[in-house]
Amino acid sequence: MPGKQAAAAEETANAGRIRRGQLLHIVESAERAFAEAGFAGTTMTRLAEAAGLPKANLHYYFGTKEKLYRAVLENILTLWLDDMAPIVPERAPAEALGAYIRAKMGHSRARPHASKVFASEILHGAPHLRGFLTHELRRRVAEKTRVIEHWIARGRMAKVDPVHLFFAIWAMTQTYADFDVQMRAVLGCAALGTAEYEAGEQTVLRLVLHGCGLTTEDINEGEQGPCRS
Amino acid sequence: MPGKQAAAAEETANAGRIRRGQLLHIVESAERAFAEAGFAGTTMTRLAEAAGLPKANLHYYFGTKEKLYRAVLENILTLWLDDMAPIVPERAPAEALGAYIRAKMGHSRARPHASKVFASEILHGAPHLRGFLTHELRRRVAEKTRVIEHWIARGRMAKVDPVHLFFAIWAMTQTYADFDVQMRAVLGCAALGTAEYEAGEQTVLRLVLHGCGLTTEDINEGEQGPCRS
DNA sequence: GAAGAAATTGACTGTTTGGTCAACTTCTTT
DNA sequence: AAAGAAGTTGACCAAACAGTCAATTTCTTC
Repeated sequence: MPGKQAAAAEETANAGRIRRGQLLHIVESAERAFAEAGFAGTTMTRLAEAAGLPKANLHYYFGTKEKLYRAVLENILTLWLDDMAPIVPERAPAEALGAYIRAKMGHSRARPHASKVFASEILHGAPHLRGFLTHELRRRVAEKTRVIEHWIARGRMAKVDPVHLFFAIWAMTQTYADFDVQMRAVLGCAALGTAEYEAGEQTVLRLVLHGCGLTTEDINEGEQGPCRS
Repeated sequence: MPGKQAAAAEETANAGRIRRGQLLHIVESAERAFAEAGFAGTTMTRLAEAAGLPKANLHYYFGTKEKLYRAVLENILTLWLDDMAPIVPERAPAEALGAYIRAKMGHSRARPHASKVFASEILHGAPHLRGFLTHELRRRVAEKTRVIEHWIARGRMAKVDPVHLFFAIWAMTQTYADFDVQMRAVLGCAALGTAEYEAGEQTVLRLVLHGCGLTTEDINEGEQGPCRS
């Protein structure tokens, strides 16, 4: 039975329960809608339909279409940076880069809409993400660049431009979410399944690891020098 | 002095001169405008401003915004397929793939707007490009896939999934046009210059060639087997 | 240089857009 | 169970939108 404290805790937990639920629901359905048509191509009416709510209700929670869009974007950004966590100097390069690629490919498959919203935003000049790109992302890339330079200095991987290596990994992994329509058309399949994602992951791993003078076998072996420059 | 034939030739060459000039001018300025904001985000008023012409003039030539957009897209598509020309069985894999990558990187630099319009279209479901993707592009990829499988069968390069190899090359090269804002933010430079494009090209070449069991030196050597599986 | 074809353009229109608001219902608190 | 807070919603609005059109100018052809 709930005593005074439990009741108070229940009340505070309960207060804003509807609000939190609706905010999450609207942001999630909006992510899907924005992914399909971009910011300009998505109408408030369409967003309301996607959420199964009247248009005025969305305005009650978010005020404007732009504020709702920003909420969707912010919900996505944390994902991006967190994927880089495996890249630390203590780990073997092949293992760390392999884990990063797997995480990125996993997100492309699990959250394709998030990737598309992000891609559309960057593609059209990133008017809502300037700060994120020039501060958070830039700092994080600089940090991880030092890890890769450390590996190169120790002769643990070939000399590859770390920043352009990141550009290449981002491009190859995110393309499985962003350009899925093109892939489905070329492969002639209705949807990208496990087989396609595994073949893609193998190809990306191969290109990155061999490009860094490592092999796919290195992933599960701790310490190993590069096979060639 | 122009004789009867020369005059006739001049007349037919002259007829529709203005039309041809305006069509080209409008399509070119529209490519830039659509690249900045996508189809839905670009208004006819904005397209008119970009062309330096009244809105009604654009409608005189293209009828609707959608027809103008299709004209822009069609103007871009030929570029895509033509880049694949170097990939023929007679050439050495490193040389052919190297030439292809250089061509794609060159286009990303020379025609970034074209790349962005194409990317935006694919990203949002390719409603205007279904036919191109499932027919022209698919056929071309199938054709070039056979060339790569031929190289693999002859032991001239490592066993890599040819289709996913193309996905990787497209992603890595086009990202230099599509995601330039992100790159500029991370690199902290106002514009991507020759230095950045060369570093990018080197990285892409390295990843692809080493991933295919070839080396960057192979590019200029005709015949050579793979360095490892 | 006259006559017709092609090109240009300001003014206009019906529709769609993001956003507002006041009336109303449902929840929470005491 | 009363009262206020939080949430819901249909009807509405001004602005922006793609597209039209008739009047006018500029080109081409003979």
